Amino acid sequence: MKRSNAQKLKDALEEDIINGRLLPGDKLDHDALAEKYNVSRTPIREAVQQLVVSGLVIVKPKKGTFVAKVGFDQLIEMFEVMAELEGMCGRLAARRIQPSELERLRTALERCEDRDVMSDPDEYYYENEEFHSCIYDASHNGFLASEARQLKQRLKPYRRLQLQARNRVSNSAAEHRRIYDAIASGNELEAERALKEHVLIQGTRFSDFVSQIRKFGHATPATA
Amino acid sequence: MKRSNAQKLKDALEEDIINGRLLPGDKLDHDALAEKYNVSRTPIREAVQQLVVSGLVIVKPKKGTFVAKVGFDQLIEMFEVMAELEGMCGRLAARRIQPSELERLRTALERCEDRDVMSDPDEYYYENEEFHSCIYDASHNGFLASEARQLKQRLKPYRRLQLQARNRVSNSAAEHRRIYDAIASGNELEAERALKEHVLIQGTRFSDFVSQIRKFGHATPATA
DNA sequence: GATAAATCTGATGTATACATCATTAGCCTT
DNA sequence: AAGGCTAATGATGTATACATCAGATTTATC
Repeated sequence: MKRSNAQKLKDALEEDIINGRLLPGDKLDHDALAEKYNVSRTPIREAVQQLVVSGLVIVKPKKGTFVAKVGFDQLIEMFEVMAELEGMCGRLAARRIQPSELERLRTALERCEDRDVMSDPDEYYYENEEFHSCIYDASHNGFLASEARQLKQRLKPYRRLQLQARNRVSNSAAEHRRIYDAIASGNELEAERALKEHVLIQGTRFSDFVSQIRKFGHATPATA
Repeated sequence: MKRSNAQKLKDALEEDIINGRLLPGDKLDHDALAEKYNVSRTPIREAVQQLVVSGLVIVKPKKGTFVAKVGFDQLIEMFEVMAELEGMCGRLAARRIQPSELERLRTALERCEDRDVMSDPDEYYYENEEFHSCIYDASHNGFLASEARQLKQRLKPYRRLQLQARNRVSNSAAEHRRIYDAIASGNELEAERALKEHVLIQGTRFSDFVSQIRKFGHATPATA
């Protein structure tokens, strides 16, 4: 299919933000972008507006548009909601998952537990996504899945930097195992609880991380 | 503050959709709107794009843009998520509500139970909103509150038509009482449960209603 | 009468020019 | 030097013209 410049632009900027090439607080100058991508302000404008809606950028009227710098408190709030959505996915998945889906989930689980994968944060990050994505789909609530993915997207710029916490990967993998068992055995409440906690721990880790930064004052966010 | 035409347009269209002046499936012709509101296609375009993101309208490429006709299944999915979000608000509210907020909630509750209010669906609809809005705020999670409001907005075109179900108003008011008691007494789980159910019942009523329509084939949706 | 090519039309995306408004920077007055 | 007025700048919103593309329609041909 044919994608407009505005769409490509939006994706490109989104990528840049998520991958840390654009940092929270950075300015998005329309004219500069127009020149960089050789397009007029129109598609830039549209792309930016979409990003505003998605929450990744904000505009300060008459000041310019900037990569959203989500406040610490709001970040916690967002993790709280993310945990609830993931928990819900888990609960529904435990009830509704199909054999083929369970198979896919098990594969994802095993990849997460692979020694080679666990030793490479980027690799693990990817397999982790797959694991959670399986659960979204297995909830058999497409709307929920899309909301969860959207919120996760919005949190990405902040999540990447806490996978490096000490032991986080091996703990995460262990939690996956418990989540898988609960879903496989149809234990709705346990699946919900385990997933909720799994996400909330991320939030906690994250807030630890932020405290560290504030205390020692370096380690630019989102810089791998 | 100064609002752009595009913003006003967006609000106007949103209103029209929510209040049933524009029905699901109706076409939004850019040129027609441009003429009607005496603006160029540019602000129309922007307004429409925002509505697309919010899910109220969809564009069929090269066919035109239309008021979203949410499928029955997706509607159920949306109610499921709405119930979860409301339940979460209730749970958090039961834990975090402040005296002044509880006061406001009690006032809202009493309004909902007022005989005059209960006899007027529009009136009740309004007070019902206030009641739920109190709970959103009392969750002390601004992000959650805004997500809940947004989803509620998206469901509005479909909710209004099920308040007319037999006894729905008095049942709803009774449920409010139980919700209030749970929150007031700090019973998190009961608050969550009661609110979830309260919303899910709406979904059920709604699906009953749709079945009716399908069987007897009239009663245009969103026609008060 | 059916099918395929040509054309028409409407929808969409983009460029560009312009208008407006707020903030900033600079200048003037006191 | 402080206050405040004014011009300059930059951000934003809008109008308009144009380009393109896909679906719909017509026409031509068999």
